[in-house]
Amino acid sequence: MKYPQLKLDNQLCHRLYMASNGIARAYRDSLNQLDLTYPQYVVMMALWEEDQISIAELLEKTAIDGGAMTQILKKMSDKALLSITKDSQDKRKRFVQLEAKGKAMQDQAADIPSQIRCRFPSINEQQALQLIELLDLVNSDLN
Amino acid sequence: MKYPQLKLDNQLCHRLYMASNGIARAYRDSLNQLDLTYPQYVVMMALWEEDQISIAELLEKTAIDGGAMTQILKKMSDKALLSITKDSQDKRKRFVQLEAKGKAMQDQAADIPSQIRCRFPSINEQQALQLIELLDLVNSDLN
DNA sequence: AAAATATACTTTGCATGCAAAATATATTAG
DNA sequence: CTAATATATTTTGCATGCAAAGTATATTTT
Repeated sequence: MKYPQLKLDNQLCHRLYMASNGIARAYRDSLNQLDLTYPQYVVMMALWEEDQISIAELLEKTAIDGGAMTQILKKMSDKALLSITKDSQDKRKRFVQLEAKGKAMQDQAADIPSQIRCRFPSINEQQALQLIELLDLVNSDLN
Repeated sequence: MKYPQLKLDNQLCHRLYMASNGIARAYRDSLNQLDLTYPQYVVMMALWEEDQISIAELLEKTAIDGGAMTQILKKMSDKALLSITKDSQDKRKRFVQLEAKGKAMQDQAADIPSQIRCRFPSINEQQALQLIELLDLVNSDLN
């Protein structure tokens, strides 16, 4: 190997890639029970925090791709989790609001975080917080 | 918000999601110049480290999905970066080897890691190493 | 040795992530 | 006020990630 900086083992990005995919995979069983994909779950969390927000705000909070968001919201709307209405002021804008089924789902989801937490026994609370801090630094440099 | 554990701001997974997507996006400009996608770059790094390995070994090293790998290798083979040969012993196995163009590309890629590094001024070396350590712990719990 | 099972991959179908183009509507410039 | 430009969202085309089914070849069981 000519260049040590090209070793896979030295790549932060590859570890992030594995961790991100792996954690999303870890959520799968729990989310299947709610008939949600991971990005759909993120949308639900955003709306449980603040309902009745514009698509632009939802994109900002979730960091989901705009093109994907259109499809995701369509599917969630088909499942009666939420609905989308046009803003009467600015006709370009659309607002997203939870429907009864979507609001009710919050109680079902409340256990998910602790279920996932159990899958990572190698990390203690302090390390989890430290990881969050460091990832916030990484994310602050993005965009 | 009924359940604080469902706040987006408390989700490690969401930060990983943003960081992983964001870093892959940060590689895009550099990789476009080599006509490589991010997973293709990962395959190249794996092969620069160890050429002439089986697809199973490549899957193990890269953590790329098997179904996706078939397509990725096909495209890379079409670009003459590598070639795939059947094992004469075990006819189920296939070996992947770099072609001249793929080997030569290593020199072009040698600068990429430092280019990317510059995009993350908020992280110092110590923090980068700490992040790697913590992600290794996360990954050790996966699968 | 034939049948059952395991391995190494490939294929298929669905759900994003992403860039770029397209739409529709607002806002600003001249 | 009309043209140019900006904003909000959707559409399109391509490249995965993933689960599940399918193939081909080996290995193990009986």
